[in-house]
This record gives sequence, structure tokens and C-alpha cells, in this order.
Amino acid sequence: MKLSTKGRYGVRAMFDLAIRYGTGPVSIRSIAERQGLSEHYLEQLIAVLRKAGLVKSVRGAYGGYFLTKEPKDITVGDVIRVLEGPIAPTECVSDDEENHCANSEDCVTRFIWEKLKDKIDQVLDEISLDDLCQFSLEKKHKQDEGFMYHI
Amino acid sequence: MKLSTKGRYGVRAMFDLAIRYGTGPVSIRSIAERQGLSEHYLEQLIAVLRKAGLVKSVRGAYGGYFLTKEPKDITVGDVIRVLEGPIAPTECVSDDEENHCANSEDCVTRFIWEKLKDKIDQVLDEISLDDLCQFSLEKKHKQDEGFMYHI
DNA sequence: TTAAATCCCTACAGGATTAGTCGGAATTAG
DNA sequence: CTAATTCCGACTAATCCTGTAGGGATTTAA
Repeated sequence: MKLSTKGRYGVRAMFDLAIRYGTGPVSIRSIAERQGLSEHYLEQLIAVLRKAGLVKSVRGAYGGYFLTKEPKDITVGDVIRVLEGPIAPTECVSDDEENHCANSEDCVTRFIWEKLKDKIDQVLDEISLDDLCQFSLEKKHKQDEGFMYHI
Repeated sequence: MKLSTKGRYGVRAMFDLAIRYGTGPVSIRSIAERQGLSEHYLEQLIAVLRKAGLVKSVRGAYGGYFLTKEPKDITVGDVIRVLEGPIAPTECVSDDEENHCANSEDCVTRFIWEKLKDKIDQVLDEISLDDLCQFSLEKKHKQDEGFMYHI
């Protein structure tokens, strides 16, 4: 039940783009530097996000990537589903029907996995990239005021 | 975000033991046959459950395994945590503190994983083995009455 | 026009994990 | 004793994870 780096790095990268939404293309190099990620690896992840239509690219010098929708209209679930595949604890409750087992009507454990999948989707889909930005701003604001987390 | 066969098979095996709770030791072979699992593989999983104190064994002929507690006092979460390790989407919110990253106070994505972990734990801990038995009985009852799921 | 910046694509590799298989030793009921 | 069973450790094939490596295509600044 672990998320791989794909999902985690992907969310970080998308958060980075969300903060800079509306300011023109952002290069992979700059994202990688700020977020502490491997440039080449991040490139592969962003390629997947691009094919899924979550980001668009501008090629050439001073090019980069930007979100295709407003941060409030992209959820963490959108990003993770694209990078990690359907968020389901087992194949038998994933969205692609082909892996559903034959005896699903009688399956005693299936309803656990269904319930779990629903809750996971719910959590991840109720958090938008904009929420992450707000959260980040609040933290920054508190720091600027000298707010101490540790006493 | 997939559960491995360890967790899934483990829950099936524990459900099998729960149904037979109070009727003496149940052999691995019979569990494996009923649940359609590899005998040798199941052996390894049950060894983990035994070391964790969820089942006890009786060696020798006519030996087998049985639950150490009543089915209502063992949750699906208990079983899965033992077999798959802590149920956390990322290391940084798992229960063993050593993997927590240094900048957790500033981490924007951390609160997503925390929220997710809480919900997952909640779902898995509110379902007991006894609930699975009840669920199974209900299904069986409906079938006996000729209840049709498909019209 | 040229060089630099950047996206784009394919291949590969080392390590970890998964999902088992195999063979045999120890224990116990009958 | 014998058959049934748990218990234990080693082995393996396949897959996934987490990148690295290298080169090609495209665009812009100077």
C-alpha cells in the first residue's frame, strides 16, 4: 500500500506549476532544482502528465510546461491516477473492468476493497492543487510573522 | 497503491479461520484448498501471523491453526498491517518514526498523505473478521431463499 | 546563422519486491 | 511405527521501481 515516487514527485511538480500558474512556461530544470528531483526522471513523469492533458509544453529556449486548467480544477487524485494507474487496492475493484474476477458476487473480501477504494478516491479528489497553494501560503505567512512551530 | 497478495490472501485465510472459530485446529492444506491458494505460499504468510500472535498452531497429525482471539476482536487492519507493514501511502507518515523527513514541518504534500493514511486505517479497522462472517452468512441465506442478484 | 536552451524519445540497468517452489526436519495422533 | 501436519531455510523467475545515458527535434536569443 505504498505510493511510488511517480505519484509523489508528480504531485510536487504539479504543485510547483500551480504556484506559477499564469506566469508563462516553467522549465523542467527549475522544477527539479526547487523540488530536489532528478531532472531526467522528472522529464519522464511530466511526459505522462502531458499525454494525459494535464500540462502543455512550449518547446525551445525559454520553453517549459504549464497547467492546462486552473489549479482549483486539478485534484491530487487526477495527478496520481495518471502516474500510478487506477487507485485501487486490488485489481478486482479497479476501473478497467477486464480484471474483475468471475465470482465477484460471492466474494466476501471484495466489499472491503470497494469501500477502501471509495474512501481513497474521496480523500484525493477533495484536495486540489489550489488547496496546496493556499496551504503553502498560510505556512509562509506564519513564518514571516515569526510564528514558531517548535517551542 | 496496490495491496499485494500477502494482505489479500492473509485476509481470506483469517476469514476461513474465523468461520471455523471454536471447532479445533484447521490445517493449512484445507484453507488453501477452500480459498484456492498455494499451500506452500500460504504457509509463509501464516508464519507471519503466528509470530504476530494473531493465530496459534498445533503441530503434528490433525494439527493446524486457530485464532487467538474472537473474530469480532480482530480487524482486517490488524491482519494487513502484520502482513504488509504499516499502512501508509508514504514512508514519511508511517508509524516507525525513523523514516520521517527532516523538513516535515514545511512539507506541503505531507498533509495529503497523513489524511489518506488516517482514512485508510479508519476503513480497515472498522471491519472485523466477524463482520466478514456475518456478510458471508447473509449472502448464503439469500441464495438459499432463491434470491436473485441479477434480474 | 549559430549556439544555447529546452522538450522529446528509446534503451538499459541495478536493486528490491512479489509470488511463489522445493526439500527436508520436527512433532504428534492413532 | 506411520501418516499427517507444522516448521524452517534456501532458491528462483518475473516484475516493478528508480532512475541513468544518450541522442534527436524544435525554438529562441544574440
